[in-house]
Order: sequence, then C-alpha cells, then structure tokens
Amino acid sequence: MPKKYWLFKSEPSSFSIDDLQKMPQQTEHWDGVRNYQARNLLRDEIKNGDELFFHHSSAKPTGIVGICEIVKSGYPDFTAMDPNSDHPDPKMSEDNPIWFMVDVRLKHKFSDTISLQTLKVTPGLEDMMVNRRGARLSIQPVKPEEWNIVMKLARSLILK
DNA sequence: GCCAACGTTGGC
DNA sequence: GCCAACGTTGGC
Repeated sequence: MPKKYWLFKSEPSSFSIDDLQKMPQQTEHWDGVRNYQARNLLRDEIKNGDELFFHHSSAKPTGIVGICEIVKSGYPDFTAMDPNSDHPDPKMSEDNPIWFMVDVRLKHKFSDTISLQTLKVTPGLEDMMVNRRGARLSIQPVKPEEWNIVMKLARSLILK
C-alpha cells in the first residue's frame, strides 16, 4: 500500500502545532472530528506512515504550518464518551464506536506559515481541496503531485 | 462581525 | 424521502 497524503485542519486556539510539539514524543491523538466524511477517512483510509500537512484555520495567517506522520491508524475516539470533553456524543459507546481518531507525530514545524494566500496562487494547486471555497472538511486527501509542490515551497522553511 | 457554504435535524 | 430550518465552519 503506497503512502498517502492528507491535510488536517485545526484551530490553533484549540490545538496548535506548538501544542503538538510540547507533547511527549511530539505525538498526540487527533480527537474531536465529528463529521462522517472525515470520520470515514480516519477509520478506513489513513494508515501508519501516511503523512499530513498540519493546517491552522482561523489563524493569522491561516495556512500550513508543518508536517506530521501517522503513527497509529484509526481507533475509537474515546473523548466522545466523556461528557466533559469538548465534543461529547451520548450515542457513542464501547459497543457502538461512532467516531474515530488517529495518532500523529510531528515531523517538521515550518519556520513560517505557508499561507492560504500563497497556496491559492501557486501553479498546480488550483484544485487542492483546501483552496476551494466552502471546503470545510477538516480531514482532506492531498494528491501526491500537490504534496510535492507544497514540499518545494516548504524546503526553505524546514529547520530541523 | 459578516455571511457563503454546507452538514444535520426533524416535521410531514 | 423531501426539504426548510437551523447550526457550524472558516475565510475575509
């Protein structure tokens, strides 16, 4: 199975790339996804070793801030069963796992954000999902060609 | 803060 | 199963 590429959105006010960097092994579970289309990707499609762009939405500026890899593929998002969590779902139980999450590990934090503005004007990224208006999906597939183009933009921003 | 886009809910 | 109402996302 060839490696696949993804883009994960997060609002930095709730979970930022700096938060991830501070976690043990710079690894954390990606919880709180409550959209069925994104759930299906987390449960069925996203596998160990896949890579993703960490994207800050509702940020200044909004855009891609780093790269992670998947270190644990889909498993039930236990935070949905915690009534005190940010995204509880009373319909979810051990026997009826509705929501799923994966574990991600930080690979590179960029020294600067690749802004959405830049992505929009970069040749070859015209059809990238994050560039489409109204594309609210928080877990998005990224084509290998798109990944490579963004990685060229990222080359000078990777410090470690 | 506005509002377009889109997902979900629920009455029928 | 339709679709209006409502809620949420997220760029601007």
